Amino acid sequence: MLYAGFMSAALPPFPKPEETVGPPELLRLGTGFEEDEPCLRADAARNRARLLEAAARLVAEHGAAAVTMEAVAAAASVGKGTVFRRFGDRTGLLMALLDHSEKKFQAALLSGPPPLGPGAPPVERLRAFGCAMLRRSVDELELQLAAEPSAERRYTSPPRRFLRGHVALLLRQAAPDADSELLSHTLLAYLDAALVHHLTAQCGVPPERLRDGWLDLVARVTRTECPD
Amino acid sequence: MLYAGFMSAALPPFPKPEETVGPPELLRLGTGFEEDEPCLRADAARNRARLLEAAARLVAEHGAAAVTMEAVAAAASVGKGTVFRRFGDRTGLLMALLDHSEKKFQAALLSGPPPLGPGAPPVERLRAFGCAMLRRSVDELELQLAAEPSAERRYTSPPRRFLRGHVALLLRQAAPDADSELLSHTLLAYLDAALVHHLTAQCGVPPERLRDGWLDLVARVTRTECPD
DNA sequence: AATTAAACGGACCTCGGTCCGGATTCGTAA
DNA sequence: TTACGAATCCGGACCGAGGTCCGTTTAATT
Repeated sequence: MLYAGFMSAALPPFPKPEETVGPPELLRLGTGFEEDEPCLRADAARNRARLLEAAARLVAEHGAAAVTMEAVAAAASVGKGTVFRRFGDRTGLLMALLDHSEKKFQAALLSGPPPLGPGAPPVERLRAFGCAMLRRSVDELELQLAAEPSAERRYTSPPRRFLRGHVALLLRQAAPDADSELLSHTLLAYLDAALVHHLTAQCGVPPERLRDGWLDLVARVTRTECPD
Repeated sequence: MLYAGFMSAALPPFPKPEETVGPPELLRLGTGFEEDEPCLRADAARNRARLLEAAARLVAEHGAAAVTMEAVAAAASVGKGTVFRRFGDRTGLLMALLDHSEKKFQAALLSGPPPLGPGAPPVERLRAFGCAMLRRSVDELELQLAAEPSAERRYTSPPRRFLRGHVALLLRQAAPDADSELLSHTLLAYLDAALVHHLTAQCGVPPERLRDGWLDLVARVTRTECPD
């Protein structure tokens, strides 16, 4: 899974949890998933699979809160240290559980059918992007919340960087005179899992209102009309 | 400090850390600081002061990361349980450290001189609000980051609710046709301490650019012109 | 002085995260 | 094919910090 850099602060424990070693590639705007399992040793790969399976089972049966590092290790018949070596920390494990859907989503953005994928006008793609994100948030809310990194790393996790880059790209076309970097952060914040959870679960805001809010936000930010 | 409800999930440990008992007041849009120390017993009040002083000293001397509950308790010559009874949890303690500046800021919004306080047109107040928040973030960045609540409570902490209410109020005037509730979340997200830290410290974005970004965001959201 | 509600304190628990001695795997060469 | 050495991985003991519990102490009240 690699997630190059997002857990780089945890150097001491182990050499490093699955690192990308490739060329600089500073501009390659990767998906955050390049070279996922570089070349794991047989037992390591086996244990990795076991751990993911065990973690997924725990989530399904007892909720994300039950995903304790020790519990996962035990359920996978593996030592606790192995879990940390493989995934770095709890957040890393949880994010690994989201990798599959993440990859699919990224693929849909990069090469899927319009309006989510390329081919539609930028503003339309932005609208579709937000709606898709909101749908995703509703589905995987629990995991997304549990997998949220600490404040320092929140904005540096590869998946997030990718999404931000995507939004910034669309924004550059849809609102050329804006600071698309900063504005992309703002737009993404509207789709934040924690916020969506707060609004829907705690405030009783219906999903349609959230969707309308997104469409209106996009319209205002791009200074276009809201198709309603 | 009361923070009614934001640490209500921690019921079992102690009766409750300083709760607000007053009337419903659902609509009173409080500042989040009503009735701060209801009527603490003498020893309790003394220990509370000691603890805050000790915590502040630790922050000043060794940074927010050194503010361990045990360390604070020891530095204040108090039992560990006392810290938790008084402040609920670590976040509560850290937020209490920010109370002073928080109150001052709220007062400035409610009754200070324009354009921050009442008297200026809403859009202008919004602009001033963002700039003030950004300044605040730069000053108290470390504490603000450390005091950030977990994802579930992030949007329910009284200070946050107040700020959101304030922005929503201004927004209702400046952009009457928008969903000011949702939009206020978006605007506030731009000023989030973690984001500001990421952009300035990790991305090297200069403060002026952040400020310009805010002014532009306000202009777009309210569909006005950017005064630049 | 007696009573009672509140506060105290520190032992205790859980869980994330670390460390390191020992076991496995894999490439290499006889 | 087997032997062997090095790199990698394993596992669970260990640590620190947040959070809890409950028997004891102390401040307010009458």
